[in-house]
Amino acid sequence: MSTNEHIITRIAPSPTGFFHMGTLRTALFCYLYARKHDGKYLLRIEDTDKIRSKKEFEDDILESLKWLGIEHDAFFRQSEHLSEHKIYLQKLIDEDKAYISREESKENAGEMREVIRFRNKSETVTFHDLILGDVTVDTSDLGDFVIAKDFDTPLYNFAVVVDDCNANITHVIRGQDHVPNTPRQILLYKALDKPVPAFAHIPLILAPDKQKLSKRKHGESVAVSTYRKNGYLPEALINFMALIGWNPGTEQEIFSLKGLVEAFTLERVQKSPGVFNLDKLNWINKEHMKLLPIEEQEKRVFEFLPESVTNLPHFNTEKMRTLVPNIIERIEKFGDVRTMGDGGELTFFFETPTLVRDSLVFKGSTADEGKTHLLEAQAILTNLGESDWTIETIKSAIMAYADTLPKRGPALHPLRYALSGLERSPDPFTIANAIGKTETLHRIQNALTILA
RNA sequence: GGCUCUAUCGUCUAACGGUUAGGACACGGCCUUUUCAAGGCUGUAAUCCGGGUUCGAUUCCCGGUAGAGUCACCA
Repeated sequence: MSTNEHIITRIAPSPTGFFHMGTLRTALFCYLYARKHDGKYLLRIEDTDKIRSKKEFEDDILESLKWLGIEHDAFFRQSEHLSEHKIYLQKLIDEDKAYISREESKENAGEMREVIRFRNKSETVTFHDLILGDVTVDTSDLGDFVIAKDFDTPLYNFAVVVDDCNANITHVIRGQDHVPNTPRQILLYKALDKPVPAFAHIPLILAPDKQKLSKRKHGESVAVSTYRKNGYLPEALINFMALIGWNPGTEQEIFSLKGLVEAFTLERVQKSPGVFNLDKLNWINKEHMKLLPIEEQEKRVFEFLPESVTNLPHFNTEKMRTLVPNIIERIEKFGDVRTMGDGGELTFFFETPTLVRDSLVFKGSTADEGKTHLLEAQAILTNLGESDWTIETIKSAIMAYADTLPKRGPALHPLRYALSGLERSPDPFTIANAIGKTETLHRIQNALTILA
């Protein structure tokens, strides 16, 4: 069926820090392009920097990718290829394309050491980037760049080229911050007598300050784990990141990973960098939350439910479950439910609220009026049978009364406040239904006592 | 500073020479069974500047300007 089975892409993160949003974006684009063309997508951990590479960071990369659902077809560690690097290093030296240079160490001033430098013939390199078009660079100012500290310690530009050759990578898709590395690498491909892969440098994602996303300047907000902890959906994060620097050419904005694979083309990738916009991410996340089956919504809400809610006197799992659709409407990410205890939007469902007299009285109305309406509500609800205790019946019974009034507010506000104890809350019918008949009447009685 | 790249509403973007410059987020207004949320409708808001090319430029070319990336014995 496919004519592009030869396509192989890779993501090559280094385990020297937590999994970065930029890495997520690059991984995503590599994955989308490979899947779209029935090719392969590889994961290679770039751990040649023995000192800075840490196992915990590698674990974070693996876990994050798994959480996101970006699955690779093969996995390598660059350190596993050291013998290959050594062979090619020797080959280059044998052919006089590289040489051992004895010079003062840059790491430890004063110390003399040997490094391996590439013999740069200072030619002009032009490559056709699938996104940027033709890029021409004069490599003379690169000089004889260092490709290895010694035979056992190849440096990035060299190791990447050897590994990409060995893995038969056909398309190098990476961030535009790698554009300056490309001429260097092309020189190495040629020196090694290997085919040069296609390059596609995707636009960078900038922080709201329009600077490249960096841990130092932007802190936790660049770590994928932060979004996971805060209850964002992986599919939402992916959807959002795909839409920075790429568009489907239609007005569709909400995509599943599968949908992105179908819609993705490198032709519609932007050349210019895009700013990370949290508002938009929140909106996309909400759209994905609404798409989730109810059981999934429940599962996630419970996952983030704080003890300040579960420890409440009348807390009960079944009741909580019925509240989920309501909660989904009121949050933009699941982590938001963590702040719904402690007098927040969830507390009054499981605890009789403390009422303040002034708040009970509707503005423009009087205490006596409020009392009259509450008495009426009390009578109406008392007459409602337990089996009739649904949002719909409660609502129609109360509204039938409220509609006989010139304005509904004076009747509805005291009732809502009596039940919630909050200036802002869901409607009284939803609350009454959730807390049950007995508790509803109890709270109305509390309000009447205060007004007496 | 050198090199490379980029330039449409505040932000993400559509337009591949001819549009009242479209959509989304955010913001404002209105509506909807009190408030909040959700939902519906609606409004404000953009082609960086200057030259060309062309009957006609957001679109093509050149020059400015601005922004970004990068300049390791890190990746």
